Amino acid sequence: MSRQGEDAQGAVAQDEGAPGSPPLPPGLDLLWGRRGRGQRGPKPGLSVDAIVASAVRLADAEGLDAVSMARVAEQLGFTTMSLYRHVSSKEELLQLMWNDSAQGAEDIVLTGDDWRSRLGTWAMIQREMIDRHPWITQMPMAAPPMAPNSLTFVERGLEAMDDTGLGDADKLRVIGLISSYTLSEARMAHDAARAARAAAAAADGEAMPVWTFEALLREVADEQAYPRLHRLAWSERIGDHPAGFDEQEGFRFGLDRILDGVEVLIKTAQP
Amino acid sequence: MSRQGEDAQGAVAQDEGAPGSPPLPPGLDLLWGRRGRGQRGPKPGLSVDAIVASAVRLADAEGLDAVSMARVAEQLGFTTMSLYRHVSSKEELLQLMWNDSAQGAEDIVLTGDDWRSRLGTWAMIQREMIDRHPWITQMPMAAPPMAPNSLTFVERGLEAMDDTGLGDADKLRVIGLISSYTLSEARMAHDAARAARAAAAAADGEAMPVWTFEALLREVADEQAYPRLHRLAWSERIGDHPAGFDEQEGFRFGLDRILDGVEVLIKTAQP
DNA sequence: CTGAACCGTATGCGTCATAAACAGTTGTGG
DNA sequence: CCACAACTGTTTATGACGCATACGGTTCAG
Repeated sequence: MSRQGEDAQGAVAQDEGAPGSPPLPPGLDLLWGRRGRGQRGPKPGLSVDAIVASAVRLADAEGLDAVSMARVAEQLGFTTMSLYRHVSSKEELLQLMWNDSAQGAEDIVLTGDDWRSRLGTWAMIQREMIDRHPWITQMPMAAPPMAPNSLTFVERGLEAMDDTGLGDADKLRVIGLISSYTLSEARMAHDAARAARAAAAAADGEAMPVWTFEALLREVADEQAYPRLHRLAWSERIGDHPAGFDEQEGFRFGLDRILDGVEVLIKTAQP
Repeated sequence: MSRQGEDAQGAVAQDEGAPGSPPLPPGLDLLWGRRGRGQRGPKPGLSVDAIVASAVRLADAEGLDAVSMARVAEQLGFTTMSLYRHVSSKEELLQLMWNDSAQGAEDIVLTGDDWRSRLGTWAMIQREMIDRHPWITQMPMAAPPMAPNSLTFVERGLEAMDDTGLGDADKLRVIGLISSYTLSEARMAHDAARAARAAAAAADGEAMPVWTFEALLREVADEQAYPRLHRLAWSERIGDHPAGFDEQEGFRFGLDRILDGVEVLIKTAQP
């Protein structure tokens, strides 16, 4: 009873790149325009772009966990399985979202006379991009981002160091270092914010105090066992927090330390 | 119909800390020994320690995703719901796992005459701890780690900078910077390893090439659009990789840059 | 010795990703 | 021109997950 021209069960047209070039990982082939589109059949009422846009909207509003195939489809007025005609898996959808979030990385221009100010604003731009789409920090990053937009952004970062005399390899490592730090700081900040939001939502009526880092530390950091932390927890306040706890300032501090370190590298490399 | 002495539906005895101290976030009360245990009833055949140990074993072997209440219980020979008598939610279990993974942080001793070598080995120890339990990098970290073991480890980090003349706040920021970087690098490394393992498993028979970063870059980085990346992708090889791609070396490089930056801070602060 | 407090179990709900088979629509080759 | 292949979205089903709820058995305090 089985038909002979059975559906290609995975759906989604296969790639058709130059012979000899093996298929790219999921999502990337599409991103780099290497996936064909047939002619026959009805006009699609659904498109990859629409799906990605819908998913991003969901993630922006409710976090990455809210992005399920079911909810994305529902938001578009289609059934869950219809998405699989355009996207081969959820993983691929996530890849596409990631690339989409880096939109705008193409047109950035780094002004500034010295590499340090250029690289500094490069990092701040990266941080702002993440802050605009905090769910990025929840993404499982199988590989370094390889989407066109991301690559452009990295290229800009390398460009910022053109006049440093550093080797290519070192430049790439510096980019990696800064990105690593930026992503990590953003992740912590947004995880904390998410947790605070969740706690506030859970303790709707009343009860359940919201714990800040400092408050917890004061509660728990015994003077005997943790003398230094104890001192920190009970130190003078600057503004709202004891010194050393503010996030904004914390990020900038770390970034400046890293740039100092890069400066040392540059100076020793080229005396 | 309804009993009056209904079960406390959440199970798990409530805390009984000093009056005036509100209940700690899930998991922490248990960690800091602030949760009571009743007397009546049968001797428990199950314990929090056993549950955590089982969960950690699972995570070590198959990653954090393999840790489900069902599988943990199964491994112990109990039913899924039995776990909830000892642990209030999966989130709490994860907290307990996190603390457990930091076991051994208590006894580390940082030898070395200068702050730099001490702080360096502190960072390397942290990295090794993560490498021993790679699932740590997959954990949703609501707040900075507040478990006893983690606090001890932070205290050791602060201690390493005792003779730097830095202010307490700056010391804490340095600790944050290094931890942030270490965690992020470890995360990328293990995500990549996981992905590679998954890809290898999926492409069991044959087909499906495994893409390395460099290979992908060569495939995709056009010379016109990405001249610097193109040059990097096709640069000389050092050992297995083109320069700048090795993970081990990459981590150490970044760490050294950061320590350079800290050194600058110390020197300018105390002339 | 009785009942409250405690232990582990059984059952079920809602949600998730996705496999498989199918029905409707359209361009194209004979 | 028209049958069929290629393409569209839909239906239905599967096995996992976290956890709420209700329950029967155990043990110790009064």
